[in-house]
Amino acid sequence: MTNTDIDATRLQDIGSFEGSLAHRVYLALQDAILSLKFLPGQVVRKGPVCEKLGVSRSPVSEAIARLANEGLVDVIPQSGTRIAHLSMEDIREGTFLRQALELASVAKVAEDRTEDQFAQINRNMRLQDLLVEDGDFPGFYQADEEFHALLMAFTGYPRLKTVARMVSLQVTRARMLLLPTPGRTTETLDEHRAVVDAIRIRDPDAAQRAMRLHLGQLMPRIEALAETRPELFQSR
Amino acid sequence: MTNTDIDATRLQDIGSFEGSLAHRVYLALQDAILSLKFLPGQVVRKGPVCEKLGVSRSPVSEAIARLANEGLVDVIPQSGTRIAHLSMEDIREGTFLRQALELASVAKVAEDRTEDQFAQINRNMRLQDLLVEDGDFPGFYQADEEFHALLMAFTGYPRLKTVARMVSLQVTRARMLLLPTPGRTTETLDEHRAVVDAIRIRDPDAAQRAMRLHLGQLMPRIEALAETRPELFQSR
DNA sequence: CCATGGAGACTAACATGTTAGTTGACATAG
DNA sequence: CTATGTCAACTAACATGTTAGTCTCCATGG
Repeated sequence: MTNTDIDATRLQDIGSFEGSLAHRVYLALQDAILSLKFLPGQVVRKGPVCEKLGVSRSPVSEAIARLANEGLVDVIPQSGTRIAHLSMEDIREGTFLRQALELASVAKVAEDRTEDQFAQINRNMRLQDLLVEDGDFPGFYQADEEFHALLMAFTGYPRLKTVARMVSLQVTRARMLLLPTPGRTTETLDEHRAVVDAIRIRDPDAAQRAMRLHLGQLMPRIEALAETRPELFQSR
Repeated sequence: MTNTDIDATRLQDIGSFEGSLAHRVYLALQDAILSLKFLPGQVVRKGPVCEKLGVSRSPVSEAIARLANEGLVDVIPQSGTRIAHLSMEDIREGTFLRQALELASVAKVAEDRTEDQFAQINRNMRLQDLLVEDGDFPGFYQADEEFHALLMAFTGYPRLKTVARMVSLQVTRARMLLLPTPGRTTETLDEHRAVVDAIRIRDPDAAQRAMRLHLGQLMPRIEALAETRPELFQSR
Protein backbone atom coordinates (compact mmCIF):
# COMPACT_ATOMS: atom_id res chain seq x y z
CA MET A 1 0.00 0.00 0.00
CA THR A 2 2.66 2.50 0.92
CA ASN A 3 5.87 1.43 -0.71
CA THR A 4 5.04 -1.56 -2.87
CA ASP A 5 2.81 0.49 -5.16
CA ILE A 6 3.89 3.13 -7.62
CA ASP A 7 3.12 6.75 -6.76
CA ALA A 8 0.82 7.67 -9.63
CA THR A 9 0.75 11.32 -8.62
CA ARG A 10 4.31 11.62 -9.88
CA LEU A 11 3.20 11.04 -13.46
CA GLN A 12 3.51 14.13 -15.58
CA ASP A 13 0.37 15.45 -17.16
CA ILE A 14 -0.35 13.94 -20.56
CA GLY A 15 -1.42 17.31 -21.94
CA SER A 16 2.24 18.01 -22.67
CA PHE A 17 2.39 15.20 -25.24
CA GLU A 18 0.73 14.71 -28.60
CA GLY A 19 -0.77 11.73 -30.36
CA SER A 20 -3.46 9.31 -29.25
CA LEU A 21 -4.38 9.07 -25.61
CA ALA A 22 -2.83 5.62 -25.45
CA HIS A 23 0.44 6.94 -26.82
CA ARG A 24 0.51 9.85 -24.42
CA VAL A 25 -0.15 7.57 -21.48
CA TYR A 26 2.66 5.35 -22.76
CA LEU A 27 5.06 8.28 -22.85
CA ALA A 28 4.11 9.41 -19.35
CA LEU A 29 4.60 5.93 -17.90
CA GLN A 30 7.82 5.36 -19.80
CA ASP A 31 9.25 8.62 -18.55
CA ALA A 32 8.43 7.70 -14.96
CA ILE A 33 10.01 4.27 -15.33
CA LEU A 34 13.17 5.41 -17.10
CA SER A 35 13.73 8.27 -14.68
CA LEU A 36 13.22 5.85 -11.79
CA LYS A 37 10.29 7.75 -10.32
CA PHE A 38 8.80 4.27 -10.34
CA LEU A 39 11.18 1.77 -8.77
CA PRO A 40 11.79 -1.81 -9.90
CA GLY A 41 9.44 -4.22 -8.18
CA GLN A 42 6.67 -1.73 -7.50
CA VAL A 43 3.13 -2.68 -8.49
CA VAL A 44 1.31 -0.70 -11.19
CA ARG A 45 -2.38 -0.28 -10.42
CA LYS A 46 -4.51 0.93 -13.25
CA GLY A 47 -7.00 2.65 -11.00
CA PRO A 48 -4.73 5.41 -9.66
CA VAL A 49 -3.12 5.86 -13.08
CA CYS A 50 -6.52 6.36 -14.75
CA GLU A 51 -7.52 8.75 -12.01
CA LYS A 52 -4.36 10.84 -12.15
CA LEU A 53 -4.32 11.09 -15.94
CA GLY A 54 -8.08 11.44 -16.32
CA VAL A 55 -8.57 8.62 -18.82
CA SER A 56 -10.25 5.24 -18.82
CA ARG A 57 -8.60 1.85 -18.61
CA SER A 58 -8.41 1.28 -22.38
CA PRO A 59 -5.53 3.61 -23.20
CA VAL A 60 -3.76 2.64 -19.98
CA SER A 61 -4.01 -1.05 -20.88
CA GLU A 62 -2.65 -0.43 -24.36
CA ALA A 63 0.23 1.60 -22.93
CA ILE A 64 1.07 -1.13 -20.44
CA ALA A 65 0.99 -3.74 -23.20
CA ARG A 66 3.61 -1.77 -25.11
CA LEU A 67 5.77 -1.32 -22.05
CA ALA A 68 5.56 -5.06 -21.41
CA ASN A 69 6.62 -5.70 -24.98
CA GLU A 70 9.66 -3.52 -24.40
CA GLY A 71 10.46 -5.26 -21.14
CA LEU A 72 9.98 -2.23 -18.89
CA VAL A 73 7.18 -3.90 -16.94
CA ASP A 74 6.30 -7.51 -16.19
CA VAL A 75 2.66 -8.42 -16.63
CA ILE A 76 1.54 -11.41 -14.60
CA PRO A 77 -1.55 -12.78 -16.39
CA GLN A 78 -4.80 -12.32 -14.54
CA SER A 79 -2.92 -10.93 -11.59
CA GLY A 80 -0.96 -7.71 -11.84
CA THR A 81 1.77 -5.58 -13.38
CA ARG A 82 5.12 -4.73 -11.86
CA ILE A 83 7.97 -2.43 -12.78
CA ALA A 84 10.68 -4.69 -14.17
CA HIS A 85 13.91 -5.05 -12.27
CA LEU A 86 17.15 -4.13 -13.90
CA SER A 87 19.03 -7.27 -14.83
CA MET A 88 22.62 -7.46 -15.90
CA GLU A 89 21.54 -10.03 -18.49
CA ASP A 90 19.18 -7.56 -20.14
CA ILE A 91 21.64 -4.72 -19.92
CA ARG A 92 24.45 -6.77 -21.40
CA GLU A 93 22.17 -7.84 -24.22
CA GLY A 94 20.95 -4.29 -24.79
CA THR A 95 24.52 -3.08 -24.97
CA PHE A 96 25.39 -5.79 -27.47
CA LEU A 97 22.43 -4.98 -29.70
CA ARG A 98 23.00 -1.27 -29.46
CA GLN A 99 26.65 -1.71 -30.35
CA ALA A 100 25.80 -3.86 -33.35
CA LEU A 101 23.58 -1.09 -34.68
CA GLU A 102 25.95 1.75 -33.86
CA LEU A 103 28.91 0.01 -35.49
CA ALA A 104 27.00 -0.66 -38.67
CA SER A 105 25.76 2.92 -38.70
CA VAL A 106 29.05 4.62 -38.14
CA ALA A 107 30.71 2.51 -40.83
CA LYS A 108 28.03 3.42 -43.33
CA VAL A 109 28.16 7.09 -42.45
CA ALA A 110 31.95 7.12 -42.71
CA GLU A 111 31.59 5.73 -46.22
CA ASP A 112 28.63 7.68 -47.54
CA ARG A 113 28.57 10.98 -45.68
CA THR A 114 28.13 14.25 -47.54
CA GLU A 115 30.16 17.34 -46.75
CA ASP A 116 27.10 18.94 -45.20
CA GLN A 117 26.53 15.96 -42.94
CA PHE A 118 30.11 16.06 -41.76
CA ALA A 119 29.73 19.77 -41.06
CA GLN A 120 26.76 19.02 -38.83
CA ILE A 121 28.66 16.33 -36.96
CA ASN A 122 31.58 18.66 -36.54
CA ARG A 123 29.36 21.44 -35.28
CA ASN A 124 27.92 19.10 -32.67
CA MET A 125 31.45 18.10 -31.69
CA ARG A 126 32.43 21.72 -31.12
CA LEU A 127 29.28 22.20 -29.08
CA GLN A 128 30.31 19.26 -26.89
CA ASP A 129 33.72 20.88 -26.32
CA LEU A 130 32.03 24.09 -25.31
CA LEU A 131 29.61 22.51 -22.89
CA VAL A 132 32.29 20.49 -21.14
CA GLU A 133 34.41 23.63 -20.85
CA ASP A 134 31.47 25.34 -19.17
CA GLY A 135 30.83 22.37 -16.91
CA ASP A 136 27.27 22.09 -18.19
CA PHE A 137 26.65 18.40 -17.55
CA PRO A 138 22.97 18.20 -18.51
CA GLY A 139 23.72 20.11 -21.69
CA PHE A 140 26.59 17.78 -22.50
CA TYR A 141 24.43 14.73 -21.87
CA GLN A 142 21.94 16.08 -24.40
CA ALA A 143 24.63 16.92 -26.95
CA ASP A 144 26.06 13.43 -26.47
CA GLU A 145 22.67 11.91 -27.24
CA GLU A 146 22.38 14.13 -30.28
CA PHE A 147 25.82 13.07 -31.48
CA HIS A 148 24.70 9.46 -31.67
CA ALA A 149 21.30 10.45 -33.05
CA LEU A 150 22.96 12.41 -35.87
CA LEU A 151 25.05 9.42 -36.89
CA MET A 152 21.97 7.22 -37.04
CA ALA A 153 19.97 9.81 -38.91
CA PHE A 154 22.71 10.14 -41.54
CA THR A 155 22.41 6.47 -42.45
CA GLY A 156 19.14 7.45 -44.13
CA TYR A 157 17.29 4.71 -42.25
CA PRO A 158 14.54 6.29 -40.15
CA ARG A 159 13.59 3.22 -38.12
CA LEU A 160 17.17 2.71 -36.96
CA LYS A 161 16.85 5.31 -34.22
CA THR A 162 13.61 3.76 -32.98
CA VAL A 163 15.02 0.25 -32.91
CA ALA A 164 18.22 1.38 -31.21
CA ARG A 165 16.22 3.19 -28.57
CA MET A 166 14.01 0.17 -28.01
CA VAL A 167 16.77 -2.40 -27.61
CA SER A 168 18.69 -0.25 -25.17
CA LEU A 169 15.86 0.95 -22.94
CA GLN A 170 17.17 -1.00 -19.99
CA VAL A 171 20.60 0.47 -20.57
CA THR A 172 19.09 3.94 -20.64
CA ARG A 173 17.44 3.31 -17.30
CA ALA A 174 20.68 2.10 -15.76
CA ARG A 175 22.55 5.10 -17.18
CA MET A 176 20.28 7.41 -15.21
CA LEU A 177 22.07 6.24 -12.11
CA LEU A 178 25.53 7.02 -13.42
CA LEU A 179 26.67 10.35 -12.11
CA PRO A 180 28.66 12.44 -14.56
CA THR A 181 32.24 12.86 -13.43
CA PRO A 182 34.57 15.48 -14.88
CA GLY A 183 37.20 12.85 -15.68
CA ARG A 184 34.73 10.73 -17.65
CA THR A 185 33.43 13.65 -19.72
CA THR A 186 36.86 14.58 -21.04
CA GLU A 187 37.48 10.92 -21.88
CA THR A 188 34.14 10.85 -23.70
CA LEU A 189 35.17 13.90 -25.68
CA ASP A 190 38.37 12.20 -26.81
CA GLU A 191 36.50 9.07 -27.82
CA HIS A 192 33.94 11.06 -29.79
CA ARG A 193 36.69 13.02 -31.47
CA ALA A 194 38.34 9.80 -32.63
CA VAL A 195 35.05 8.79 -34.24
CA VAL A 196 34.69 12.16 -35.93
CA ASP A 197 38.27 11.99 -37.19
CA ALA A 198 37.64 8.61 -38.77
CA ILE A 199 34.49 9.92 -40.42
CA ARG A 200 36.41 12.91 -41.74
CA ILE A 201 38.93 10.71 -43.52
CA ARG A 202 36.12 8.36 -44.58
CA ASP A 203 37.67 5.32 -42.90
CA PRO A 204 34.86 2.89 -41.93
CA ASP A 205 37.11 0.46 -40.10
CA ALA A 206 38.74 3.16 -38.01
CA ALA A 207 35.31 4.60 -37.27
CA GLN A 208 34.10 1.22 -36.05
CA ARG A 209 37.17 0.72 -33.89
CA ALA A 210 36.77 4.17 -32.35
CA MET A 211 33.07 3.60 -31.72
CA ARG A 212 33.68 0.17 -30.24
CA LEU A 213 36.20 1.68 -27.87
CA HIS A 214 33.74 4.40 -26.90
CA LEU A 215 30.79 2.10 -26.28
CA GLY A 216 32.99 -0.36 -24.44
CA GLN A 217 33.37 2.14 -21.60
CA LEU A 218 29.77 1.83 -20.50
CA MET A 219 29.36 -1.75 -19.28
CA PRO A 220 32.12 -1.66 -16.65
CA ARG A 221 30.58 1.44 -15.10
CA ILE A 222 27.15 -0.19 -14.94
CA GLU A 223 28.63 -3.34 -13.45
CA ALA A 224 30.14 -1.26 -10.68
CA LEU A 225 26.70 0.23 -10.13
CA ALA A 226 25.10 -3.18 -9.62
CA GLU A 227 27.22 -3.58 -6.50
CA THR A 228 26.30 -0.16 -5.12
CA ARG A 229 22.54 -0.45 -5.66
CA PRO A 230 21.75 -4.18 -5.60
CA GLU A 231 18.08 -3.60 -4.69
CA LEU A 232 17.42 -2.31 -8.20
CA PHE A 233 18.77 -5.44 -9.82
CA GLN A 234 17.49 -8.95 -10.04
CA SER A 235 19.44 -12.17 -10.24
CA ARG A 236 16.67 -14.24 -11.96
CA MET B 1 -16.16 -4.91 -51.35
CA THR B 2 -14.76 -7.66 -53.58
CA ASN B 3 -11.09 -7.03 -54.01
CA THR B 4 -10.23 -4.05 -51.83
CA ASP B 5 -11.01 -5.93 -48.61
CA ILE B 6 -9.07 -8.80 -47.12
CA ASP B 7 -10.62 -12.25 -47.28
CA ALA B 8 -10.99 -13.01 -43.57
CA THR B 9 -12.06 -16.57 -44.27
CA ARG B 10 -8.47 -17.36 -45.23
CA LEU B 11 -7.29 -16.79 -41.65
CA GLN B 12 -6.23 -19.97 -39.96
CA ASP B 13 -8.06 -20.97 -36.84
CA ILE B 14 -6.56 -19.54 -33.67
CA GLY B 15 -7.05 -22.83 -31.84
CA SER B 16 -3.73 -23.97 -33.25
CA PHE B 17 -1.84 -21.27 -31.31
CA GLU B 18 -1.27 -20.73 -27.62
CA GLY B 19 -1.15 -17.67 -25.40
CA SER B 20 -3.66 -14.90 -24.89
CA LEU B 21 -6.44 -14.41 -27.39
CA ALA B 22 -4.84 -11.16 -28.52
CA HIS B 23 -1.55 -12.92 -29.17
CA ARG B 24 -3.19 -15.72 -31.11
CA VAL B 25 -5.10 -13.26 -33.25
CA TYR B 26 -1.83 -11.44 -33.83
CA LEU B 27 -0.16 -14.64 -35.02
CA ALA B 28 -3.03 -15.51 -37.34
CA LEU B 29 -3.05 -12.06 -38.93
CA GLN B 30 0.72 -11.94 -39.19
CA ASP B 31 0.80 -15.28 -40.93
CA ALA B 32 -1.78 -14.14 -43.45
CA ILE B 33 0.13 -10.94 -44.16
CA LEU B 34 3.57 -12.53 -44.44
CA SER B 35 2.32 -15.32 -46.66
CA LEU B 36 0.57 -12.75 -48.83
CA LYS B 37 -2.90 -14.22 -48.32
CA PHE B 38 -3.67 -10.60 -47.58
CA LEU B 39 -2.33 -8.35 -50.31
CA PRO B 40 -0.74 -4.91 -49.84
CA GLY B 41 -3.35 -2.18 -50.02
CA GLN B 42 -6.29 -4.28 -48.93
CA VAL B 43 -8.50 -2.96 -46.16
CA VAL B 44 -8.73 -4.82 -42.85
CA ARG B 45 -12.22 -4.77 -41.37
CA LYS B 46 -12.51 -5.84 -37.78
CA GLY B 47 -16.03 -7.18 -38.20
CA PRO B 48 -15.24 -10.10 -40.50
CA VAL B 49 -12.05 -10.89 -38.56
CA CYS B 50 -13.95 -11.06 -35.27
CA GLU B 51 -16.61 -13.20 -36.89
CA LYS B 52 -14.19 -15.66 -38.47
CA LEU B 53 -12.05 -16.05 -35.35
CA GLY B 54 -14.95 -15.98 -32.91
CA VAL B 55 -13.62 -13.22 -30.68
CA SER B 56 -14.60 -9.67 -29.82
CA ARG B 57 -12.97 -6.48 -31.04
CA SER B 58 -10.61 -6.09 -28.07
CA PRO B 59 -8.07 -8.76 -28.92
CA VAL B 60 -8.32 -7.88 -32.61
CA SER B 61 -7.59 -4.22 -31.86
CA GLU B 62 -4.61 -5.15 -29.72
CA ALA B 63 -3.29 -7.42 -32.46
CA ILE B 64 -3.67 -4.71 -35.08
CA ALA B 65 -1.88 -2.24 -32.83
CA ARG B 66 1.11 -4.57 -32.65
CA LEU B 67 1.09 -5.15 -36.40
CA ALA B 68 1.02 -1.39 -36.94
CA ASN B 69 3.96 -1.01 -34.60
CA GLU B 70 5.87 -3.52 -36.71
CA GLY B 71 4.91 -1.77 -39.93
CA LEU B 72 2.87 -4.62 -41.41
CA VAL B 73 -0.31 -2.55 -41.50
CA ASP B 74 -1.03 1.16 -41.76
CA VAL B 75 -3.66 2.49 -39.37
CA ILE B 76 -5.38 5.65 -40.53
CA PRO B 77 -6.75 7.30 -37.36
CA GLN B 78 -10.52 7.30 -37.06
CA SER B 79 -10.78 5.78 -40.50
CA GLY B 80 -9.40 2.34 -41.24
CA THR B 81 -6.54 -0.11 -41.45
CA ARG B 82 -4.75 -1.30 -44.58
CA ILE B 83 -2.17 -3.96 -45.33
CA ALA B 84 1.10 -2.10 -45.78
CA HIS B 85 2.70 -2.06 -49.21
CA LEU B 86 6.16 -3.41 -49.67
CA SER B 87 8.59 -0.56 -50.04
CA MET B 88 12.16 -0.85 -51.20
CA GLU B 89 13.04 1.72 -48.54
CA ASP B 90 11.75 -0.51 -45.76
CA ILE B 91 13.30 -3.62 -47.23
CA ARG B 92 16.67 -1.97 -47.65
CA GLU B 93 16.52 -0.74 -44.08
CA GLY B 94 15.42 -4.14 -42.80
CA THR B 95 18.30 -5.78 -44.61
CA PHE B 96 20.74 -3.29 -43.13
CA LEU B 97 19.46 -3.81 -39.59
CA ARG B 98 19.35 -7.55 -39.98
CA GLN B 99 22.90 -7.58 -41.32
CA ALA B 100 24.13 -5.46 -38.43
CA LEU B 101 22.73 -7.99 -35.96
CA GLU B 102 23.88 -11.07 -37.88
CA LEU B 103 27.42 -9.77 -38.26
CA ALA B 104 27.72 -8.97 -34.57
CA SER B 105 26.28 -12.37 -33.71
CA VAL B 106 28.47 -14.43 -35.97
CA ALA B 107 31.58 -12.64 -34.76
CA LYS B 108 30.68 -13.32 -31.14
CA VAL B 109 29.86 -16.95 -31.82
CA ALA B 110 33.09 -17.44 -33.73
CA GLU B 111 34.93 -16.16 -30.67
CA ASP B 112 33.01 -17.79 -27.85
CA ARG B 113 31.50 -20.99 -29.24
CA THR B 114 31.79 -24.22 -27.32
CA GLU B 115 32.64 -27.51 -28.99
CA ASP B 116 29.08 -28.67 -28.49
CA GLN B 117 27.70 -25.57 -30.17
CA PHE B 118 29.97 -26.06 -33.14
CA ALA B 119 28.82 -29.66 -33.37
CA GLN B 120 25.22 -28.48 -33.57
CA ILE B 121 26.06 -25.97 -36.28
CA ASN B 122 27.96 -28.61 -38.19
CA ARG B 123 25.09 -31.07 -37.89
CA ASN B 124 22.73 -28.47 -39.33
CA MET B 125 25.19 -27.86 -42.15
CA ARG B 126 25.25 -31.55 -43.05
CA LEU B 127 21.46 -31.57 -42.94
CA GLN B 128 21.43 -28.71 -45.44
CA ASP B 129 23.71 -30.70 -47.78
CA LEU B 130 21.39 -33.66 -47.54
CA LEU B 131 18.23 -31.68 -48.24
CA VAL B 132 19.70 -29.94 -51.28
CA GLU B 133 20.89 -33.28 -52.58
CA ASP B 134 17.33 -34.60 -52.25
CA GLY B 135 15.89 -31.49 -53.89
CA ASP B 136 13.73 -30.84 -50.82
CA PHE B 137 13.32 -27.06 -51.15
CA PRO B 138 10.86 -26.46 -48.30
CA GLY B 139 13.02 -28.58 -46.05
CA PHE B 140 16.11 -26.63 -47.05
CA TYR B 141 14.34 -23.33 -46.47
CA GLN B 142 13.57 -24.45 -42.94
CA ALA B 143 17.10 -25.70 -42.31
CA ASP B 144 18.43 -22.39 -43.63
CA GLU B 145 16.25 -20.51 -41.13
CA GLU B 146 17.46 -22.80 -38.39
CA PHE B 147 21.07 -22.20 -39.36
CA HIS B 148 20.69 -18.49 -38.71
CA ALA B 149 18.56 -19.11 -35.63
CA LEU B 150 21.26 -21.35 -34.16
CA LEU B 151 23.89 -18.67 -34.59
CA MET B 152 21.73 -16.12 -32.83
CA ALA B 153 20.82 -18.54 -30.05
CA PHE B 154 24.49 -19.27 -29.40
CA THR B 155 25.22 -15.64 -28.60
CA GLY B 156 23.35 -16.28 -25.36
CA TYR B 157 21.11 -13.27 -25.97
CA PRO B 158 17.50 -14.42 -26.11
CA ARG B 159 15.94 -11.18 -27.37
CA LEU B 160 18.27 -11.08 -30.37
CA LYS B 161 16.17 -13.51 -32.34
CA THR B 162 13.02 -11.54 -31.61
CA VAL B 163 14.56 -8.22 -32.59
CA ALA B 164 16.08 -9.67 -35.74
CA ARG B 165 12.75 -11.11 -36.76
CA MET B 166 11.00 -7.84 -36.08
CA VAL B 167 13.33 -5.61 -38.05
CA SER B 168 13.28 -7.88 -41.06
CA LEU B 169 9.57 -8.66 -41.27
CA GLN B 170 9.22 -6.76 -44.53
CA VAL B 171 12.19 -8.65 -45.91
CA THR B 172 10.58 -11.93 -44.89
CA ARG B 173 7.43 -10.97 -46.75
CA ALA B 174 9.36 -10.10 -49.89
CA ARG B 175 11.33 -13.35 -49.64
CA MET B 176 8.08 -15.30 -49.92
CA LEU B 177 7.96 -14.24 -53.53
CA LEU B 178 11.43 -15.47 -54.36
CA LEU B 179 11.24 -18.86 -55.98
CA PRO B 180 13.99 -21.24 -55.00
CA THR B 181 16.24 -22.05 -57.91
CA PRO B 182 18.66 -25.00 -57.92
CA GLY B 183 21.55 -22.72 -58.81
CA ARG B 184 20.90 -20.44 -55.89
CA THR B 185 20.65 -23.24 -53.33
CA THR B 186 24.09 -24.63 -54.12
CA GLU B 187 25.50 -21.10 -53.91
CA THR B 188 23.80 -20.70 -50.55
CA LEU B 189 25.38 -23.92 -49.37
CA ASP B 190 28.84 -22.66 -50.29
CA GLU B 191 28.25 -19.37 -48.52
CA HIS B 192 27.01 -21.10 -45.38
CA ARG B 193 29.98 -23.45 -45.47
CA ALA B 194 32.36 -20.49 -45.55
CA VAL B 195 30.69 -19.15 -42.41
CA VAL B 196 30.95 -22.52 -40.69
CA ASP B 197 34.61 -22.84 -41.66
CA ALA B 198 35.38 -19.46 -40.12
CA ILE B 199 33.56 -20.46 -36.94
CA ARG B 200 35.50 -23.69 -36.81
CA ILE B 201 38.84 -21.89 -36.83
CA ARG B 202 37.41 -19.23 -34.46
CA ASP B 203 38.09 -16.35 -36.81
CA PRO B 204 35.54 -13.57 -36.14
CA ASP B 205 36.67 -11.36 -39.03
CA ALA B 206 36.50 -14.16 -41.57
CA ALA B 207 33.10 -15.14 -40.20
CA GLN B 208 31.85 -11.59 -40.65
CA ARG B 209 33.20 -11.39 -44.19
CA ALA B 210 31.59 -14.70 -45.11
CA MET B 211 28.28 -13.69 -43.57
CA ARG B 212 28.36 -10.29 -45.27
CA LEU B 213 28.92 -12.02 -48.59
CA HIS B 214 26.03 -14.37 -47.92
CA LEU B 215 23.54 -11.71 -46.85
CA GLY B 216 24.60 -9.46 -49.71
CA GLN B 217 23.02 -11.89 -52.18
CA LEU B 218 19.49 -11.10 -51.07
CA MET B 219 18.89 -7.46 -52.00
CA PRO B 220 19.67 -7.78 -55.71
CA ARG B 221 17.16 -10.61 -56.01
CA ILE B 222 14.47 -8.58 -54.27
CA GLU B 223 15.22 -5.57 -56.44
CA ALA B 224 14.63 -7.71 -59.50
CA LEU B 225 11.34 -8.74 -57.98
CA ALA B 226 10.16 -5.16 -57.64
CA GLU B 227 10.19 -4.90 -61.43
CA THR B 228 8.24 -8.12 -61.91
CA ARG B 229 5.50 -7.41 -59.36
CA PRO B 230 5.27 -3.62 -59.11
CA GLU B 231 1.70 -3.70 -57.80
CA LEU B 232 2.96 -5.03 -54.46
CA PHE B 233 5.35 -2.16 -53.99
CA GLN B 234 4.90 1.48 -53.22
CA SER B 235 7.04 4.40 -54.19
CA ARG B 236 6.00 6.68 -51.28
C1' DC C 1 -17.59 19.50 -67.43
C1' DC C 2 -15.60 20.45 -63.00
C1' DA C 3 -15.69 22.16 -58.28
C1' DT C 4 -17.84 21.99 -53.82
C1' DG C 5 -20.18 20.74 -49.95
C1' DG C 6 -22.95 18.16 -47.07
C1' DA C 7 -25.23 13.98 -45.47
C1' DG C 8 -24.79 9.27 -44.38
C1' DA C 9 -22.20 5.21 -43.51
C1' DC C 10 -18.29 3.51 -41.65
C1' DT C 11 -14.32 3.38 -38.66
C1' DA C 12 -10.69 3.76 -34.77
C1' DA C 13 -10.44 5.26 -30.32
C1' DC C 14 -12.18 5.46 -26.03
C1' DA C 15 -15.35 4.22 -21.96
C1' DT C 16 -17.45 0.87 -19.27
C1' DG C 17 -19.37 -3.66 -18.01
C1' DT C 18 -18.20 -8.75 -17.28
C1' DT C 19 -15.52 -12.90 -16.54
C1' DA C 20 -12.32 -15.89 -14.81
C1' DG C 21 -7.94 -16.61 -12.79
C1' DT C 22 -4.38 -15.44 -9.15
C1' DT C 23 -2.78 -13.98 -4.78
C1' DG C 24 -2.42 -13.62 -0.07
C1' DA C 25 -4.43 -13.64 4.45
C1' DC C 26 -6.35 -16.38 7.75
C1' DA C 27 -8.17 -20.25 9.94
C1' DT C 28 -7.67 -24.95 10.86
C1' DA C 29 -5.44 -29.40 11.07
C1' DG C 30 -1.25 -32.03 11.88
C1' DC D 1 5.18 -24.16 15.03
C1' DT D 2 4.42 -25.64 10.29
C1' DA D 3 1.61 -27.18 6.54
C1' DT D 4 -2.54 -26.90 4.05
C1' DG D 5 -6.98 -25.65 2.39
C1' DT D 6 -10.43 -22.15 1.74
C1' DC D 7 -12.25 -17.84 0.72
C1' DA D 8 -12.51 -13.03 -0.31
C1' DA D 9 -10.45 -9.27 -2.73
C1' DC D 10 -8.13 -7.87 -6.56
C1' DT D 11 -6.53 -8.06 -11.26
C1' DA D 12 -5.79 -8.77 -16.44
C1' DA D 13 -8.27 -10.09 -20.23
C1' DC D 14 -12.15 -9.93 -22.79
C1' DA D 15 -16.85 -8.21 -24.35
C1' DT D 16 -19.70 -4.56 -25.46
C1' DG D 17 -21.47 0.21 -25.58
C1' DT D 18 -20.37 5.14 -27.02
C1' DT D 19 -18.16 8.98 -29.31
C1' DA D 20 -16.23 11.59 -32.66
C1' DG D 21 -13.56 11.85 -36.75
C1' DT D 22 -12.95 10.46 -41.76
C1' DC D 23 -14.23 9.01 -46.26
C1' DT D 24 -17.35 8.29 -50.12
C1' DC D 25 -20.69 9.61 -53.06
C1' DC D 26 -24.00 12.19 -55.01
C1' DA D 27 -26.41 16.43 -55.63
C1' DT D 28 -26.05 21.15 -56.55
C1' DG D 29 -23.94 25.28 -58.25
C1' DG D 30 -20.53 27.51 -61.15
